[in-house]
Amino acid sequence: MAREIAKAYEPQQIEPRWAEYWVKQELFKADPSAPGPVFSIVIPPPNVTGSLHIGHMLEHTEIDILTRWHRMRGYNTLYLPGTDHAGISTQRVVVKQLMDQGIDYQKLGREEFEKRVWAWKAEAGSQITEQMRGIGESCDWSRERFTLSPEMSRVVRKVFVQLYNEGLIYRETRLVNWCPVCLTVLSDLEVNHEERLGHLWYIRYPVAGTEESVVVATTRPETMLGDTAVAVNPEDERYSGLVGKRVVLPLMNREIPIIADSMVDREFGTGAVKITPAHDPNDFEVGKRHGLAEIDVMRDDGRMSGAAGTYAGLDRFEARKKIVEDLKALGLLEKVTDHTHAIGICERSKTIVEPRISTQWFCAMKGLAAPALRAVREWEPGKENTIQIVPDNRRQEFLNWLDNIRDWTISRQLWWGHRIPAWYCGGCEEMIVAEEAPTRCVKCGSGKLRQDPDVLDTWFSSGLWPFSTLGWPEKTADFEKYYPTSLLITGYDILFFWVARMAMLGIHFTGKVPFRAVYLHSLVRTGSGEKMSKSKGTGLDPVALNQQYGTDAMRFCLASMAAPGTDIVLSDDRLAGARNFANKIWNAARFLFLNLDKFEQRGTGIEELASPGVRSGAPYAFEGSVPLVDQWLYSRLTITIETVNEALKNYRFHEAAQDVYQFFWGDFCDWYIEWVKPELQSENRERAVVAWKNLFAAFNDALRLLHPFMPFLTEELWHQLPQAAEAKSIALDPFPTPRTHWTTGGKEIGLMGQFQMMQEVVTALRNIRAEMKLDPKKKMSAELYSFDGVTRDAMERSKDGIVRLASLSLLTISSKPLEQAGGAVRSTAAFDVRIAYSDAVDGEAEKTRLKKEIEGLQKAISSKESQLGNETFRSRAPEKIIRGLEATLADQRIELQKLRERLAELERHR
RNA sequence: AGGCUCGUAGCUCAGUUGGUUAGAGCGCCACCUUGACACGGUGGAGGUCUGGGGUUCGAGUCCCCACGAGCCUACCA
Repeated sequence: MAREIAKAYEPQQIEPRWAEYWVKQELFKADPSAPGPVFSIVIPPPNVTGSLHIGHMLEHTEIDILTRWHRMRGYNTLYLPGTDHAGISTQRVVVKQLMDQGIDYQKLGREEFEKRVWAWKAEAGSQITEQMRGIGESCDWSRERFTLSPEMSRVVRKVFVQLYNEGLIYRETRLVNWCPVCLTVLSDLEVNHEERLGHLWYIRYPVAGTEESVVVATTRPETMLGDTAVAVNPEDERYSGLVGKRVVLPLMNREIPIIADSMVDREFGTGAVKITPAHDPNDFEVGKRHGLAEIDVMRDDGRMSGAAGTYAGLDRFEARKKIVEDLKALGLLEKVTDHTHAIGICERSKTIVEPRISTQWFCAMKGLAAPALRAVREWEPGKENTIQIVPDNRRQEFLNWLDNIRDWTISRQLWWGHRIPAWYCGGCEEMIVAEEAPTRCVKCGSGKLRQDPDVLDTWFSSGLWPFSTLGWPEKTADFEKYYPTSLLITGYDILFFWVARMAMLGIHFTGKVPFRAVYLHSLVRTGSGEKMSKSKGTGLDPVALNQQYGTDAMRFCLASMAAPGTDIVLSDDRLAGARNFANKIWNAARFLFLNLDKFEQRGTGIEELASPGVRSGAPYAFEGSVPLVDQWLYSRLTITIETVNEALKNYRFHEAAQDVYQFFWGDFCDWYIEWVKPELQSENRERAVVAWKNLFAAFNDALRLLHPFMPFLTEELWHQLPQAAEAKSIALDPFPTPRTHWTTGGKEIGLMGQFQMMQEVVTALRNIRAEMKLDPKKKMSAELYSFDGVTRDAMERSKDGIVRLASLSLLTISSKPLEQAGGAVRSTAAFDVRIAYSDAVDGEAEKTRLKKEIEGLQKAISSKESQLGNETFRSRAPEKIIRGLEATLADQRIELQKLRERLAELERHR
């Protein structure tokens, strides 16, 4: 039966079929009772509102490569998928959607709103997981989790209550980060600091009952309405007479004291600072020290409050303008200067964050951080219950941050999230914290209980992810088998948000680290080097690109650029290169299929040619020995398998990808296939069959080697090749293992070296043809000389191959040096080749080439000579280096000698 | 303010403990519609590793300084 296969690879025709097959067949369902070492990984749950962006594509590619690689190597593998309820962003999305329908969510009420969000989630929340299926991620979909599911909620409540009972969660009134747009408190991490150009306003405050005054400098004049003091440094003689006196607060006509506090920097501004405890973190501390009143002049939406007098109701920025104008009119504005300072921005709404006094829930961090710190600090290979962080420089960042950690604000004023399990008694104001809703007050017995309206920071539930998803607190089979997870792959931008919190909570609650290693992947940047951003429209849509180039190409491209610690700049050129690679493999397969057809036409059956036994038995011998080209190719294969394993073990995806690429394209296609072509057609049936079997087995290994990187293409081709009857997927086939009998025994290097010399001969001959502009169609005869009998014998055996690949008509191998006259010569230390021809030689070009080469060699030789002539070098350098240097020098001297003779020859015949 | 990273071929980047003429992809030049592949084949050109100093027998690789780019942390009004 002739096989139909398209001339070019068309991923669009193939990918959806396999994506569906993998999910339907449940190929990647984990079995905790199965044997083998464990590899488990949980997904960093993407936002349910989200769609796959390029960062996910990179992250998921890396996860899937390592997952498939481990699975093929016989690990009991779990890749657990899921999504995050993403409090603020999901709420924002649904609020906006309702607004578009003319519905005010506040009026809808909390319960109804929550229903709408769940409805929305049911309808649209599976977009990203569908996309994940589409790109072929080898997840166990039967274990998909959602951070706000009832099961996860139970875990959240249990954890909250325990932390509360341990005194690690507490409720307190203090100055927090408030977003006037999101209308919720934020944690420190959700506030980004940006340098912005602002102003410093110098405002004169008259001292009460005198003609004196004090000038204060501020970046936020609107907060002056809430001033409750002016502070100076106690050491500052300029103001020593004023401390204890009172100033009249302009615009408000309120008298406030002048106090002394060492926090005031005498050098900054005027050395006198207004104190607004309700609106500035520093001032809040000063206020506490001095027992000052806290006057909140702003509402939660950023407008001025009733306490702001005539400015009440104005937006904070309008109020600023108005206040500055009014001060100017009163002659109290001394001057205004430009001033650059860091300003807090809400990472969601991008508005300026307002420090605000508020009662919130906090989680004490110091005690939780210490064991996490130790787990990371004490990591070393193989050490139990420690965490490796890769790349290494992030580890230091992690330790620094945890060292200086501050308490975490965990409550949020949202409706979408895990509601805080705290109830307040309407009778006695007692607070009850419990896993299940209490029916009456434990203190006064009242049944009038209301639950705390706030929800928990989304990262609180994400922090439990590695164990909550595996069934904790029950001792489930999954938890026992797959926890701690083997590895976490995520972006460094959430190292603190997420990784640190998982480490802390994981150790605290399970006594074990949640993951043995964390690999922090790179960021994908645009062509101009910027961080990709949807809002700026600079983001690339991976789904569209996958459509255009193929998911395999995208995966391979990302992997080949994913060097640890280096950001990735993705380009069309690069993607096209990966697509071309996929096409190359496709066509190599096409070549195999065409040959298989020919064999079948000639009556050799598929059973003989491609039984599973054929693959493990290769390489096969012909007439008693394995052909040189097979010895070489299988050695290269072994080396490639080893380097790929080593690279993936160390998260060096780019190296692994590069090695596979080089092997498949450079070795397998460019040399091996070309070399064995005539042998596949050999009249000698045994010769042809051996060639086929070796080709087929090597290709099979190469496909499996490539599978973690390009799952679709390799699955497709694997199924088109003959497989064992019960085989379902290449993903379940073993990863190739080194064919050790071809790398041990010390023979291998010699054999590889022999074939490499053939390659050098062929390249030298091709070089002559190209440089001398010989007609490519015209077959020429050539001569080869080597002083070494072993080399000559090897050449003799490989003669047919050389003749074919260098387009010769005849190759003569001689034990006598070549005649100097006529044609063009190329030399290495080991051999000389010449193509004889009668046309006029472009002597000048050849001379220039020779001179250049001579110059380069001379430089290399003299540097080696001086190094080897140096006694200190000889006494201190390792023996291996010295001997290597000497051997190279000897070769180079021979080459130089030959080049000089050749040049002299040309000059004689000018 | 503190900490960190980077600066290698026209472009994007590799280069693991310092060691033999510094690599890849893309781009470029020349030739080739050869029976797997023009999403291809063959051959080739092109860097002295930002600059300066130092350690060393030996430095792209280690140290210091300068210049340039970026990241993280941070309550100086």
